[in-house]
Amino acid sequence: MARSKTVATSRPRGNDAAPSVSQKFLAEHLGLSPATVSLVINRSPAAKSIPHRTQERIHKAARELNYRPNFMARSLRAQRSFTVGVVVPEISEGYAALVLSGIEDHLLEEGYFYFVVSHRHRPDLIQEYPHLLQQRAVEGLIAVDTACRKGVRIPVVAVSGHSKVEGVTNIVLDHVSAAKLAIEHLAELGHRKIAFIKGQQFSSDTEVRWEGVQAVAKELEIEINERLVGQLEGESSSPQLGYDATRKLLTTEEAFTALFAFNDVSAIGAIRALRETGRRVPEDVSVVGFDDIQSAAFQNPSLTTVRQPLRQMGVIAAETLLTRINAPVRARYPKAITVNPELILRESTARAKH
Amino acid sequence: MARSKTVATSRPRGNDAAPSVSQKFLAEHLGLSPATVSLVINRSPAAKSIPHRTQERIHKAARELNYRPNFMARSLRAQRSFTVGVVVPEISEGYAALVLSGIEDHLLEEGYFYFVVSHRHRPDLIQEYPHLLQQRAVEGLIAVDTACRKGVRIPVVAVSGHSKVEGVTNIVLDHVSAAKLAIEHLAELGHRKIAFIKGQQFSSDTEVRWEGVQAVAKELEIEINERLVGQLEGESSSPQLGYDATRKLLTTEEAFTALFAFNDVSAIGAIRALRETGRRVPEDVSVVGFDDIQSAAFQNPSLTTVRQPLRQMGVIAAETLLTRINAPVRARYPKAITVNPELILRESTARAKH
DNA sequence: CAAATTCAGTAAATCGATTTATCACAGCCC
DNA sequence: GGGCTGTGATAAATCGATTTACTGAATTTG
Repeated sequence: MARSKTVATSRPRGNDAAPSVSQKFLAEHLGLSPATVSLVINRSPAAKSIPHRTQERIHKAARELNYRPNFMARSLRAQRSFTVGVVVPEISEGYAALVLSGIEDHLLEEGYFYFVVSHRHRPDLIQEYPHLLQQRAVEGLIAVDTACRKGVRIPVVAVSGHSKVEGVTNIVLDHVSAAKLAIEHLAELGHRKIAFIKGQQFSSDTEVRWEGVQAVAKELEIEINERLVGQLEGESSSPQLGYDATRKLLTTEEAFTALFAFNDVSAIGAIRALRETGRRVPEDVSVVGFDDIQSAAFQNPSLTTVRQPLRQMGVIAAETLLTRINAPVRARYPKAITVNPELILRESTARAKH
Repeated sequence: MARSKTVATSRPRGNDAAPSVSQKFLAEHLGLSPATVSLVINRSPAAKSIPHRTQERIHKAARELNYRPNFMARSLRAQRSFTVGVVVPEISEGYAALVLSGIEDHLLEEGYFYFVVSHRHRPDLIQEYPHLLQQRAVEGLIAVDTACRKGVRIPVVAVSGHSKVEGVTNIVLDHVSAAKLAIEHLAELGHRKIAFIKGQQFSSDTEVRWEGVQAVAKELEIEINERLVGQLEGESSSPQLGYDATRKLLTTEEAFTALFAFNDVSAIGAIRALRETGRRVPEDVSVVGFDDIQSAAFQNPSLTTVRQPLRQMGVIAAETLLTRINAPVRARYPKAITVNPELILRESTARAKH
């Protein structure tokens, strides 16, 4: 991709290197000591002996000189950074973006900022980033769909985390309910031969979700045919993976009338593979996705899917993390918080042909 | 937005088990002064007078005691935060997610971290966030699809920014080329009656892109019928907006055989609206999108679209910003950097029926 | 042998804010 | 006049690292 630079006509930032006012400068300007200024600015209880007149004077000057406390200095002294780290596999369109937006909402409201890092499933980065973040003095960590090693000394909340590690709170979906919603729906439509696409090995939900599916299938007396079970392979989050997995399923020539995909993104790829091989969705094959990402409603056909409350999971993760950060030293904390799925009925499922 | 709680003086810090080793502690442990330790750890040239044996000793102890320099202290002293701020409209969007991932790639490689904030088009937040970020000591700002007010004292790079503000480098697509790619393609397929959907007022690309369309239409002698020009309305980034805009276009009863949407997300909504009203895509109406987000290739029909190199724009933005941050204060800097679009042919366009 | 140089480090100031302990002074009481 | 109280502050230590100017001893040089 070519890129051209238009001529740099401009002079440097015309702004005089505005030496930002420090507390000391402000104090001198007022003929007071930094201590007094600090006490007043921070509305410290110790400032009760400072008369109202002086306090006003200080606030006025602070406003006029546009005094902004130096964040580093304050943090250094207080040993607080008001910053957390968020570890995601990648900043993709679907899953992570929604969770992030929930996280952001709550954190910013509470005056926290956050660093995002994406490891793209590279084990070295998964290992390294938590340490880098701790060096950056984050007060807590949110791991999204990422199995964190132990040995982190700060509070950790894992969204869709399942490993029971000391110090980690897991935010998890009720995967048995989820499987039940999807499979009961398909069963009610008369489907018996159901194909499944499992998630990638590294995805932290893969195993639990699959166990849910197995349990529910047994309960509903639906046979799981090994030859109708595919798996996503590869590290991207493109629909291509679902496409590939479905093409592979189709080579077995084993018939099926419904497909339960690991997520919406792979369901989208699956639908394309089905159509390319002459199968209509939902007339010939019903497809159920998972997550309910934004574009699920606008696929053609629109996607029937199990909604995870991703945004809400982000909010809960942020809330939980901040609570833990601000809790007393050895306070108890929840090991896991469960949220519930919801079945969203759209066009990609229909009654089974017999 | 709630501001942070004016420096909580008491600090809870959930987990105090490991008192991290400071440089001073390390120095005492070694029977040396902090100065020596600092010089050696930082491989300062001034450490050349320290014999190799001692240097080894220091490094060994640092490793064994797991010494991690305190980031705040170091930043305070050096007046460097190695942090930049990224302002986006929202995270849960194809566009921003791709740009972000490019930004991240480059920044982390260079040892920088970044804060993300999303303003969701709220004017107060657009105004406030740059200041909050500056208080957090970020060394530069990247504004994605966001018009930044002036008065920022640090380097700013705007992705898809068009306002010429002192201190801002704009990363822009060549919108005339983009319009040409799309419209020439449609013209070659025999389309004369083309409908357009413009972006929202607040989107910084809307105006420039529309000017490109007008220029190219004139050049190719294609008439732009006012009644066939729609506009996205609303602040979300859901396909719903494109759906609504298209339904509105269809009420005019003015015939058209092709539609050029403002972006892929709205094109997806548009296709649904067209299909719901009995028009087949691409047989009856060809649709061209813009951006080439990940799911564009997996729509049904897959989307012909003008690709913006979004990821690359993110990388360029990060590169440019870091160059500017590390340049001498009054150095020149580019006012604009242009990148080129590419037409991606897929299934949503076809020869016009006559 | 005195002066200069090298060696091996160190003391102390600094970055900017926070916080505890302290202080000077005025007025009041006995 | 001494003691006490209250007012209105402030000095100084601290957070943890960086950096400049310096020092005492050993060694080399003139």
